[in-house]
Amino acid sequence: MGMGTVGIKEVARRAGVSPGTVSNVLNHPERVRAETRDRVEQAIRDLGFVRNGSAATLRAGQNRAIGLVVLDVGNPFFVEVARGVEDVVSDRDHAVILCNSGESFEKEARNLRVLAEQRVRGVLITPAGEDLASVETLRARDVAVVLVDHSAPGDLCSVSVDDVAGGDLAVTHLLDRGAERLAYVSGPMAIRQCSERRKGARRALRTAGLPVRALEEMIVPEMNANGGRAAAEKLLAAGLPDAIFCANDMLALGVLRALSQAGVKVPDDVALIGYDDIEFSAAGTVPLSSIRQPTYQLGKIATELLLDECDDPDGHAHQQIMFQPELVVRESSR
Amino acid sequence: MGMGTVGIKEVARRAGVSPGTVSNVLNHPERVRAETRDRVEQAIRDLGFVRNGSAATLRAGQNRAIGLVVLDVGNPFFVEVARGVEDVVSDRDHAVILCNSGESFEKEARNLRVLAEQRVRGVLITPAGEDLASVETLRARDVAVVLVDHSAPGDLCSVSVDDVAGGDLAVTHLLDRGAERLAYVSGPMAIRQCSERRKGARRALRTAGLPVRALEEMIVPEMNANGGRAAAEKLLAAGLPDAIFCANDMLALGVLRALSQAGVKVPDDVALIGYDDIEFSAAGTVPLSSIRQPTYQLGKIATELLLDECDDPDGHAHQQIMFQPELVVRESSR
DNA sequence: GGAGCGAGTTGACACGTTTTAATCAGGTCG
DNA sequence: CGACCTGATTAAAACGTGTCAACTCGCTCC
Repeated sequence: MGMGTVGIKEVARRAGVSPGTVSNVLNHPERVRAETRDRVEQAIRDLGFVRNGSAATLRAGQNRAIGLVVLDVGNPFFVEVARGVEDVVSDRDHAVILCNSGESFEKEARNLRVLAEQRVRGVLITPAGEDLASVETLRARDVAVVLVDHSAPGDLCSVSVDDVAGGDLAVTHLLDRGAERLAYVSGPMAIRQCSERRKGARRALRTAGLPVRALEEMIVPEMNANGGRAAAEKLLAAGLPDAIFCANDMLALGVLRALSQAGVKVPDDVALIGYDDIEFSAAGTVPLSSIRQPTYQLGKIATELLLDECDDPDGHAHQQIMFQPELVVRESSR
Repeated sequence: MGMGTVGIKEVARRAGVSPGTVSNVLNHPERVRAETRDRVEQAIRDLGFVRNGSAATLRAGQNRAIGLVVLDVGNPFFVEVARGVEDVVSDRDHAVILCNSGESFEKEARNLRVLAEQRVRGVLITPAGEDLASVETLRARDVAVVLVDHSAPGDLCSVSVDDVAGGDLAVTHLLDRGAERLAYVSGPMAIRQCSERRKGARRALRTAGLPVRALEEMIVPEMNANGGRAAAEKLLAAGLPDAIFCANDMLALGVLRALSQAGVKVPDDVALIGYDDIEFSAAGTVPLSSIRQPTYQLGKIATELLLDECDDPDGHAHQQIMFQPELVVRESSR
């Protein structure tokens, strides 16, 4: 079929123009006369030419793409964020490279290196922990970075949701409902979301005049349904609390499932509330109470911030945007 | 900080060697003397050098990456496939570029063009329809292609699950359970999975001696929870059947939710079965019966096939692998 | 009619890497 | 002592595109 690869210069020869003109047709169509343009476009179709993106990127010094590094692609929360990102990015004629860090520093660092090698214009990242060293490394190489769902120090853009408020909201709700012994099921405290939500939970306890130890902690390595199940089994063994607050809905769904299997009634025996309000929460065995976040907006705004910074690196003022979360009460804590 | 971008030649100067040696350190470490290697690696660290992937790709003619084009990143089925892909690919020191076609031909074509521009070594794709023209275009440019969850003609690799058998399994089960009037909630018939599963469903009817019209069809444009909800509302308006078979679990979850809200009891008033057996199915308001597929395997095997073809394009024999699905009965059809 | 102009086009170079053949040092063998 | 080999290093030539200064051509204006 196509003998070898067909490049810009073969197109040029066929259309009877110079390679420079073909390049102009691709990148600055307005600069070339309509008739010439048609001839070139015809040649492109005839030869089935596809621009070599690497060459373009090499020449330009940067890729028309941004990276998105999330903690877990299996979590609908991040899928929704990604939708927001994707929509903005494709409007602006860029591409997204989606990477999964699986909450691991090592994978995060590897992903960032790949993105740096690809010379992406910028990176959206939900860091796996508090240590932003690898992010700083990236910025030192002139890659714009916006933190997603993670607030940032002043010299960086970030878009987040007030996790302290969310934790407070959840636990206050559980306390209002009459709970006295609580449990917090969470991923590692190195993950900002986890520690912030705990902070909010503790604040709620203080406000209610309760000691911090009224909140038992159950930490699992991975914030997914398996983690939730494991936590629930430990809680079952150790004696159930009145109410359980989970650091995200995936955990909560796992907890819910394990409890159901053990014959524990939610919310009669134990009240349960999650975090993120993912689509599946409402459809659970017992519809799940949760803390809703403006997920799609998170991705959308973050991307706009990032692309603005890319387009005008100097005139750009870093901003930290913080949304407020919202309590959604359903069957699991009624 | 880093003045301009630091390239291989600045590293070379600093280490007191030639650029070629630096390249060798990166790509063929065994060719360079240990002492020299250390010096170069030190220089790399000192300068914070990151290899420019575009230049490498340009020179090599292809990217150490493969593309994965799925119908819906929001669907846990594809997320699981992606995990299988990712695991194999990273073992072989490649990268995955994940693309979402959203079941749209246009987005599919755009994604394939981007992948072609990036000069990926190969592409794994679940086509949005029967028309494989864009896939053929890609192959004409020497990009290896493996079809995922979609059986292929002989000149192409594919890894799929027997959807006819799956449809048969589901409907036979519903019939065994005593259903007489059935509905099939599905995405567009242009999507192979949808039409194949219908074929299986009809076969089951024939086997049972029932006419094809015993299976009412309800087709929605998108195979997600919203589509399911819409279908359920139409069914409610038109008069409910005894049993509903959904072309995937996302649809089934939407149907289930809409029915619950309308006060319809599952499985007492209507039996329900989905397809894919995604993780959330078991946790539904009513745990969902489903057809299980070896999802992770699908991604894993497909990737192995693809990379084998890339590594040895000539000695490669195309194969079509087909797995058998499995019936999982839960509350929704008990 | 020549200077000046603007639109359209061209040719050559640069981007950063990998590869290939050539070079070099050091050692072995005849 | 020179021919020959081995292993380590180098210089130079690609890879395919985008940019930019230079150039052409047809016009207008004085």
